[in-house]
Amino acid sequence: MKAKNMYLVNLVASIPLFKGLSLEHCRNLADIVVDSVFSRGQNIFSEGDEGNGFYVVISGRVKIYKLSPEGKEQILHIFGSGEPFGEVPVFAGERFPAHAEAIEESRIFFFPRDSFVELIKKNPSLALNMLAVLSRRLRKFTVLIEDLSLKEVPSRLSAYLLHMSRANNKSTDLVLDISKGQLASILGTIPETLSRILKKMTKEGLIRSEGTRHLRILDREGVEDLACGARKLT
Amino acid sequence: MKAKNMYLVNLVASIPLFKGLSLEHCRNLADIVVDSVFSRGQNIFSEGDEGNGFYVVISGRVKIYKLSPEGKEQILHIFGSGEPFGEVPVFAGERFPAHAEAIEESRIFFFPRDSFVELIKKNPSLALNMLAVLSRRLRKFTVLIEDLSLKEVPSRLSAYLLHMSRANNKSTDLVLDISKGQLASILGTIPETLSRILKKMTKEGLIRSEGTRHLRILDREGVEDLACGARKLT
DNA sequence: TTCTACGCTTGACATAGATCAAACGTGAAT
DNA sequence: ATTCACGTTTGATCTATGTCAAGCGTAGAA
Repeated sequence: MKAKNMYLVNLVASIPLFKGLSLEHCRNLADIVVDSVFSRGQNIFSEGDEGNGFYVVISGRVKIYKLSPEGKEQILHIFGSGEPFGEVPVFAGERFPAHAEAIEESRIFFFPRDSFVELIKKNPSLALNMLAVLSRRLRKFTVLIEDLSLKEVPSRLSAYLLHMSRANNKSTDLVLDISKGQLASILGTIPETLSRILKKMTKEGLIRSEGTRHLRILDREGVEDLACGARKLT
Repeated sequence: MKAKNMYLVNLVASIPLFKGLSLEHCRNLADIVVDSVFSRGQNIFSEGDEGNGFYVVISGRVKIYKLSPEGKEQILHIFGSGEPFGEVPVFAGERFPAHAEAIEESRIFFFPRDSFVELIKKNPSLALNMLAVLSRRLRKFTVLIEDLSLKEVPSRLSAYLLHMSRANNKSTDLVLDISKGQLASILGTIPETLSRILKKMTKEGLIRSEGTRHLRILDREGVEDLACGARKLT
């Protein structure tokens, strides 16, 4: 029992959001945490559900998304280990503004709202951490809105590829960690359109496809021009 | 001198974000606040500028917007009296993710970052207020992203009109507080498209235009259907 | 190995909405 | 009252992207 607790406390303490929290506070958190595992494709919460707390991904990955009446999906985020999600209702009241689903087997911690708010009241650094999380998310949304409203799909795709490349220390060799269908949904489009654009980019010598989830950037500058709108696909 | 200070303190204390703060803390804030007036059309900050603090609208209105390379504008927010803006860089570091401009003569308070962060560390309720502000903004962005990605312009316009109506205790008589060009930019489109859609809605008996900034909802249910995608304009 | 399912690709087509250009109104300034 | 500028409207046209339908490939199940 004690061993299990210590293990939980360590897991809690390793969450970036809780960086700087005292051991005691981590213990308190570990006491109230709800630890569960979701399988691939399993729903975690739906838009409109009441939010009585928030979640943190311990392992696996979770997508946050919106659905149109006709069933088209727009992915807002994909969160991995250590990232919190579903915090909006904790502070703004009301309900979840989007859906959450595990895209692979995922272990998720749930923290009930009230105890968490108590903790924030006592811990300015926790408050600042949370403010930073929300601010970064706002920044990200700002970019997404800009993309959706002001840019075309080839630009968004190019920006995404460059982003991937940067995350992989600028390697020109990219491995997609999601399906192309999901990528389409992140970019705010549909698989058919994505496929066509990838084909055009290949034809123009910008990239080369090397297997279903593997591609190589051949002309980085060209892709950059595409990303910023300085170049167009013919 | 003292009178002027007291006047400032009262203004500061009346900002919703600072609700619940002690008089002393409001005094501290009043000591560090920078009070300025921007004229209609004047830039407050630009995307990419360094953010060393955040702002609050005291009077007037401010638009936060993004610009495409070709000059198309997407309005993210329009803020009025009492509303804070430009907080993202305070907590997430880095720079402003968008532009801010006064759309009418506006009085703006500026609060430097460091003193404000100090204050947050001492005031859990201020932290919670700020968390609520950011959370509400995230929720709003979620809706905007959904609209831009998953809905068509007539739906967004209808939703906007219903929202206006709700804000006006469900009156069917609406007065736009912004130009149609600005409204187009809020909806993520251009004046021409907005004009055409307004015309169609008029032709279908959903609304009637009564002067340039005044319109009436004739068929509320029809507009609601349009907003949720259950009906289409022919 | 063969079968099956699902993700991906491709083609033909439809359409919402952007662009370009021009005319129109209206309100503010002279 | 007249002028001017700017917001708005309108029409003609263009294009990016969505829709529908069919075919393809591959990975995993049987």
